Amino acid sequence: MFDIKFIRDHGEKFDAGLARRGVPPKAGEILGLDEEARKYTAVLNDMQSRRNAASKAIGAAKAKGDEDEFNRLKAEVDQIKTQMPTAEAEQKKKLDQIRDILSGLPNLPADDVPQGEDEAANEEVRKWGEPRKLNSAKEHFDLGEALGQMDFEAAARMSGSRFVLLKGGLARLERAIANFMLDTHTGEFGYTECQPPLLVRDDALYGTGQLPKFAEDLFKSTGDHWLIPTAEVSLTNIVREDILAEEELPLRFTAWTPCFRSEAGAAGRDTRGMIRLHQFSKVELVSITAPDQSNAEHERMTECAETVLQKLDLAYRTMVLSTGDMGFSARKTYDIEVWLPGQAQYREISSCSNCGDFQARRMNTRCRAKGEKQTTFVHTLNGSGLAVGRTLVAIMENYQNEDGSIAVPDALNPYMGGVEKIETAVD
RNA sequence: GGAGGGGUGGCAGAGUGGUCGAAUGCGGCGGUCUUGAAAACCGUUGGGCUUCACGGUCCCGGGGGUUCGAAUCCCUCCCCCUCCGCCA
Repeated sequence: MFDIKFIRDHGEKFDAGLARRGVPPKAGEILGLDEEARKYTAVLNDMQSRRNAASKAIGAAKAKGDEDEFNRLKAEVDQIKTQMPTAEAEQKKKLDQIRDILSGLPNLPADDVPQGEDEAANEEVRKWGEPRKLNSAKEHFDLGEALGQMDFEAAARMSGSRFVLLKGGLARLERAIANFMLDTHTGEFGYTECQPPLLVRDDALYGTGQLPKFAEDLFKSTGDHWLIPTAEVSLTNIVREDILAEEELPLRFTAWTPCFRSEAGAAGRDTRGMIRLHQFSKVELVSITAPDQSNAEHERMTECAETVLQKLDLAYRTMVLSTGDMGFSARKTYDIEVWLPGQAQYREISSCSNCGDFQARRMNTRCRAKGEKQTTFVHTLNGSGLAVGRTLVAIMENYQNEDGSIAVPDALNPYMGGVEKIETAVD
């Protein structure tokens, strides 16, 4: 969401930012509506003023028992009141139009975001580790099915496509990965572990930017709730409608939750395996910062996510997304891509975004410096730290042995109860 | 799910339909006193929009209505609390 005052003062800059994201100019239309709305506001203001004055005088007239004056004033108010509904309706119409336009516009990209139409224009920021070269590397679904611990058919029978059933060692590995990530982020990086709601209302999704534009990507309950597509929604909305003390910022939250996505429009993409599912689990990172701290926090958050991959000894590269590949609410995004030997390519495993005050405006979350009266909108950031399912995939493909068993990375040993290798159950 | 009771300024808590944007207390800020602090005392202390300013206007959970006039009456939705029922 944008500040109408910013558009009034910097219409060209606003349109230029939109243009960077392939959105046609909107400032002219918005400011035209704004001007009309303000015109009606002024008219309405004047009518209210006259009505209030007359009403006050009526009280006095009545107290004095001045019947004539009472009736004269009453007629005057009646006259004013016949005109008010049209002005009110017009004003509301214009304001609604402005709100509808604004709520559908994506955040403006930061200046240092590369220009481009899609992921082809993303730029590599850094690279870590050597992509593992394996003889006849298998993909994770072949490995998992051979182990008898990854069952897409059973999942499909109860739930349809894009679901998976993990069993035995792989199910445990998923839990170990999540615990390891949570321990790292809470223990080393100061994030507060949360167990947030998975069902949320419209307002929350509007706050983080999934609504009103992306309803088709979400699952809705039979009631008024939606399943979260990411814990970003729950964790960011913790501070909705709050005024925070600036000294207590940044706030850092993390949570391991399932995420639910309809994957509308992804038909045919990544149909095999665990890369793209309707339900997957993810450890999410969210930071709430003062406005001047968000850029530094963005770098820090990305490093927190990268650290997990380093501890797991998984090769990755970090990309800064181009204007065409960024999400709706982001002003700048880093994607972390892990090397998958089975696919012989880098695949996204984390996405860390600085949303600036875009979500804060939608949630009405502000902060106040000590002793100050003035409040300002906070900045919000979110990142995967990491996608647990895709981390499982990465471990399987990178740690596979020729016999189809999977070695457990050292970092996960404390979480696997002595299991050092995942192999076909022998009974 | 049933029956009741509530949602008011940073917090607590008043408010017969007509100078109520709102008493009072706490907290905050400024001052007096003090070597300094505390205590005490005095003063001050919501926000949005609009205006160069004066001012005007809107906001007492959200939305709608009644009225010349609504924090106050009515409808509706949301949230919280108590009791009952059901339940992981």
